[in-house]
Amino acid sequence: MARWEPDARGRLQQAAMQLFRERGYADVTVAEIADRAGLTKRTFFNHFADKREVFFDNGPAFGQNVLKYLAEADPGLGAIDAAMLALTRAGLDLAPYYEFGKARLEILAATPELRERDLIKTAGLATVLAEALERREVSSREAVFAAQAALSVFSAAAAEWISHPEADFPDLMRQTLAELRSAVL
Amino acid sequence: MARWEPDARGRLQQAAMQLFRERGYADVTVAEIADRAGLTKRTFFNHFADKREVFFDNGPAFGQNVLKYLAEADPGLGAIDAAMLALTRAGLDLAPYYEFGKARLEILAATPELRERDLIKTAGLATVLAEALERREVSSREAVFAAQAALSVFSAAAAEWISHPEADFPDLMRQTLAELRSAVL
DNA sequence: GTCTATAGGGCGATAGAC
DNA sequence: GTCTATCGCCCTATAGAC
Repeated sequence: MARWEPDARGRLQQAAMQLFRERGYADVTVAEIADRAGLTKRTFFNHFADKREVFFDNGPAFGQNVLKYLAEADPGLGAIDAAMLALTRAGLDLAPYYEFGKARLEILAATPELRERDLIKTAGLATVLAEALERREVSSREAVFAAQAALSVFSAAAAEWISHPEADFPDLMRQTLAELRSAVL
Repeated sequence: MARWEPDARGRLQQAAMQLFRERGYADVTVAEIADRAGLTKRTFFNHFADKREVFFDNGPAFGQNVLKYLAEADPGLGAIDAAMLALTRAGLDLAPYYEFGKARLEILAATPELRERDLIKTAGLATVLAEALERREVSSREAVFAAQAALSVFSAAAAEWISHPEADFPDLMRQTLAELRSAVL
């Protein structure tokens, strides 16, 4: 290398997403990703703990945004309402990345290996969300259930939003929460 | 004397659980598991698609039982009540395996790799449970939410039961559902 | 049952940034 | 000079192909 190109991490992420879309996750090797980014396999593993991580570490920091919006939410709001508010706002921030998000979901749906990783990332988000909710007046148990329920609602509403991009996302979130409530009563 | 000992699969499972308890999942190789079972690495992969599967394929068939009990449940019951009933009965069936279940949970908690696989197994159970609930009068959305909520309740109640084995599990399930309801209202 | 590709990582050398 | 990112070499284990 004559000179270091900047943003090795970003280049690896871009190369990886390109290749995954071209040939699917399983048929792409780490060496190929590194090659396309003008780097080596060894450097890839300096940036990402394993091959799956490169798929998740890009895009906007959804989890950060959720926590930020939650901290801003009216302290008088109950746990479920605060969680819904934070997830709704964080979801709206994703609108500019519609195409990217759709491609991401397609790869995810086709790759059990990545679905596993996605589930544990979501579970991690549920945990930190619950911990943040606990700093309100609620019990640990209530915080966990509120966080899980709100994330279930978000997941369903986001899927709906992707197939109906013209819909109002906050409306979808409200309607979906109503459906969850009626399902558990 | 038979040319090979019977129940190769069971021996592999037992050997694996022993080794995982002794040294942790990550430090155990497939070759070691096969060795202890008196078999070869090749035979291991003949029985299990990957190293993680040997951890999940043993013990009682919880998912089968859930579906069986659901099929037996009064058709007049709502989705959430039917799911709760089925999970409660399937949970009671686990009582004889208390020690085994506790050891399993300890390994699970210590091994992210296995937690990932556990999450996708649970998600799969949520899906088939929802499909079964749909055969009642409910919408697809309601079936999914009822299945997820019931599994959340089960997970919390089962954890409670493990730390208080003298408690009445059906009671724990009822109380925990009440907590979930109050958390989402 | 053997043979091979790939994931993942330890270690040390080196090249560039400061 | 120091500090850090990249790289080259080599190894093990998983997993699948032949």
